[in-house]
Amino acid sequence: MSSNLEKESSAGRPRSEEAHRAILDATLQLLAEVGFSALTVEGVATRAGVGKATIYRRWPSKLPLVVEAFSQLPALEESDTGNLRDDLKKMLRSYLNLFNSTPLATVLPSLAGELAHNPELSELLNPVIRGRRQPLTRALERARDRGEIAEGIDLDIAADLVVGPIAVRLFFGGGPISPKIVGPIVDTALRGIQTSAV
Amino acid sequence: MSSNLEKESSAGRPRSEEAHRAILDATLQLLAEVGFSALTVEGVATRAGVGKATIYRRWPSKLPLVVEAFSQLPALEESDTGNLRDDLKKMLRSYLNLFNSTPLATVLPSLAGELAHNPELSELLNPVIRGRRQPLTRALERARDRGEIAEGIDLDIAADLVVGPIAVRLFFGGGPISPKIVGPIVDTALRGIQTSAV
DNA sequence: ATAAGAACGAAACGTATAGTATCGTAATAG
DNA sequence: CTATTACGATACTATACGTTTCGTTCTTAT
Repeated sequence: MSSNLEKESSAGRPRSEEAHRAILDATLQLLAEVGFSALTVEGVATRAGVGKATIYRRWPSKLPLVVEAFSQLPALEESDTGNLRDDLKKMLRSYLNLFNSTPLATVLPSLAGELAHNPELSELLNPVIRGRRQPLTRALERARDRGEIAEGIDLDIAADLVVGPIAVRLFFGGGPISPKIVGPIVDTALRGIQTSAV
Repeated sequence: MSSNLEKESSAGRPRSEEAHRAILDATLQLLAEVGFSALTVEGVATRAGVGKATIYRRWPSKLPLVVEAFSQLPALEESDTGNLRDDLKKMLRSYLNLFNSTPLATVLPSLAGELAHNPELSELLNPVIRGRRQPLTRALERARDRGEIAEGIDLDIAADLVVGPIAVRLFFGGGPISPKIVGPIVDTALRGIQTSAV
């Protein structure tokens, strides 16, 4: 039971690593192009240049396939400069850059829209999504320990305040998101909207 | 050409207002239950208790049907108390209440997820969505004119800062959103996260 | 060498469901 | 009362999904 999970049979053709990667890549591409509902195993097979049986041999359905493909996308990159403002800007900027180099920007809304109707996907994907925010949470906790956070601030709300504007633009903005907005967003979130005189 | 668009034929059975409403209601229900992609005209017809032809007689495809159904959902309710903090809390609280009394909470993520892949829907729906935020924009503009907004604050970012946390919870939170979080969100956004000493 | 075993890509199969067209019936205007 | 239009129901046709089957290719062990 505790032996190697990968190699169990002594003979026969081994599974192709190349096909594995091609399948996951094709899944991400199609997820970005057509969304979760319109994604079909047949489409993935064609795009990846493999037979459908090759996919069903590894994943029982498109659901775990999508979850594994999404899990391979890069997450927030940790930053610990000793200063909250710099940490936030650094993390958000590098994350926004991923929107250009990966299908993240289209995959995220697509999956989010599906979560509401698909409890099974929700159950599999929510832990993954939650884990990806940890670098942000940790940066805020470090700032709190350094005394950088004002009294009575809920860290969850603080995190949502920083991420929220980007999420709104991602979901409803339509166009690409410039990394230039990170500065104003973080500055505004840290300082507040109101005049200090109020 | 410039005559009445509604009544053009002098004889024959008039279109049923009841069927019209039933179709739009069924569309919203199904949109919330199964999402945009899985929504079918056939399903809407069954749920509404009408024939498919009755739907196709009025809308050429499910796309404009969905747009019209969504447009009927209530928008942000204007508030002008003379104080930004009160306006924001009032508007957001009443909007969150709509999440319980309408399918808004599930329809919004569902449509947002589709916008990324469906340019046609995007074109039809984005103006509608933008229009729904106007009460928020106007409240911020009034506050700016009263001098309540700090120097150098971008009003778009300010708006996103207030709406963002709710959007994040709506899309990724899973569960229901308590109106109790409106207070902390607005207070944090107005005052800022950081200690004033920094 | 060679036989056995497993995975490979391609393609055939059966099913489900979409959108369209057609039916007899019901409701309104002249 | 007759003409006209909308109504709900249903039959039709085509597409395309997930599943399974097929001959072939690759790897290991004898």
